[in-house]
Amino acid sequence: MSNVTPRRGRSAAGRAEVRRDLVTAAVDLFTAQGYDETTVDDIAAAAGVGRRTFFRYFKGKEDAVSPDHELGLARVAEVFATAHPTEPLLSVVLRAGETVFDLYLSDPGTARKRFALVHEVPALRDREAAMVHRYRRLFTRELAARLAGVEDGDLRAAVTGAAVVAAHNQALRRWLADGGTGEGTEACRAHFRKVADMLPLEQAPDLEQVARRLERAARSLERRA
Amino acid sequence: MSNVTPRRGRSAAGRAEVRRDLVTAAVDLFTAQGYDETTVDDIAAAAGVGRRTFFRYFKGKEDAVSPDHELGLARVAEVFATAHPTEPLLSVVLRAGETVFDLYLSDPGTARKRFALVHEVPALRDREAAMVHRYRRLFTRELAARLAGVEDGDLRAAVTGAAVVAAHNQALRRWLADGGTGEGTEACRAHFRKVADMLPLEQAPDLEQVARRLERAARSLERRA
DNA sequence: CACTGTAACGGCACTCCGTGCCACTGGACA
DNA sequence: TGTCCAGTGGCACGGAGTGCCGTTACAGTG
Repeated sequence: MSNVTPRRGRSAAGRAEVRRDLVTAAVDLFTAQGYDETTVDDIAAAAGVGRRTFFRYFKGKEDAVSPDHELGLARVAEVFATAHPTEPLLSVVLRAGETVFDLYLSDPGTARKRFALVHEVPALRDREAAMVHRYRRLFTRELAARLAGVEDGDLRAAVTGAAVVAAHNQALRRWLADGGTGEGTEACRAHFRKVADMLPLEQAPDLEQVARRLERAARSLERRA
Repeated sequence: MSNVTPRRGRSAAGRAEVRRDLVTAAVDLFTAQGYDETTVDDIAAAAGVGRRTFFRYFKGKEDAVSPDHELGLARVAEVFATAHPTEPLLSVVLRAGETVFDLYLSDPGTARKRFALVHEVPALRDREAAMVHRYRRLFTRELAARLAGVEDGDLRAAVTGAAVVAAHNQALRRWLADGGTGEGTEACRAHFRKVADMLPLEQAPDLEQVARRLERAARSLERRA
């Protein structure tokens, strides 16, 4: 007695397609008629799926705009996890930041739309702040694990993590304000190097403590996954 | 035909009393039976008011836990607005941070309860992140206005603002983890001074640009109020 | 090709949040 | 005493998010 129209989404490729359609529909509708004026029914209908299906793809209405943050967090964690032990800490941090930047740069068009939306809609702004918070926590935790034994290591980790995330956001905003074209990666790298000059990370950590804290951090990450 | 029982809240003192009762009820109920398991009806009933009245005191369910952030933001803005022009910038920033710290310290007991709640409940954690974001934006904006003409002033403002807020949070967490008693203010000050040593703010700004940007920042703040 | 298991889908019903509306009430003030 | 009026609370409504369940497409097996 249920719907008989052909439906996508039964295969992995189909699911990815439905997901894309939902994101596009959400961004377009939010932009065209406003966030509060758009219901989840509208988005689902525009993507050709049922309202219930929308909530199988996203945790909530807000998630449909920027669904790639989990991926960004995973990439950052991967950079830290796979970094060579002898690579300078600041280099690892900057590489992790550039990884996130590249994620935004991969699709400048929708990045602009999302930026405008997140800038204007309070609910989306708050959600973005929560995501930034998670990035900052991740950076800080990884840094703290690697600064064990350094004087005021935790404080340096907190300051450095917050600074890197703030610099990343500022680079992103400037890149988008300047048109969001071309050499964003280079501008971002230059930006980050300036931040590096401002930060105090030169002291050598205590390697035994680093090993212990990295283990703890790994366990903590596993517990959350 | 409406309720005939005596009601508070008709005078300013009465309103403050109702507000306190709602906060206490919310914190206690959230702690006792969980955030999701507590409805706004429960909170309102526990405080002896109607559900509709709850939403006249708070924007939403999340606001009942930490209703003092607007006050904190206002105090920070006030510190910046009333600071003597010759006071070193870093000193102003640290005083602003300590002002917020004092706000938490004024009631250590509920600060502990709130901390535990915010730590565990995702919705409250996200809301806290959004508030931290607003603090960071305020610090960054005020710093940027006062760093006009300095090389990479905006970047320094973003880094310094983020660092100060991060250091503040870390000091707060440590203070609460250590029992949340006694000389929190002193520990916080020492903490902040260490951060000061890590940050680059020694260059002299261009005073004309500073004046222009302070005016702009003031207009921006007025527009939001 | 027929059969079966499984995973995704869509509809339905439900709870709760947040809001507009409105009748009521207690206090202030002329 | 009569008149405002700010605060109150009930009511109803729309929308978010969730549990449940019957249905459907597809994969795998014989």
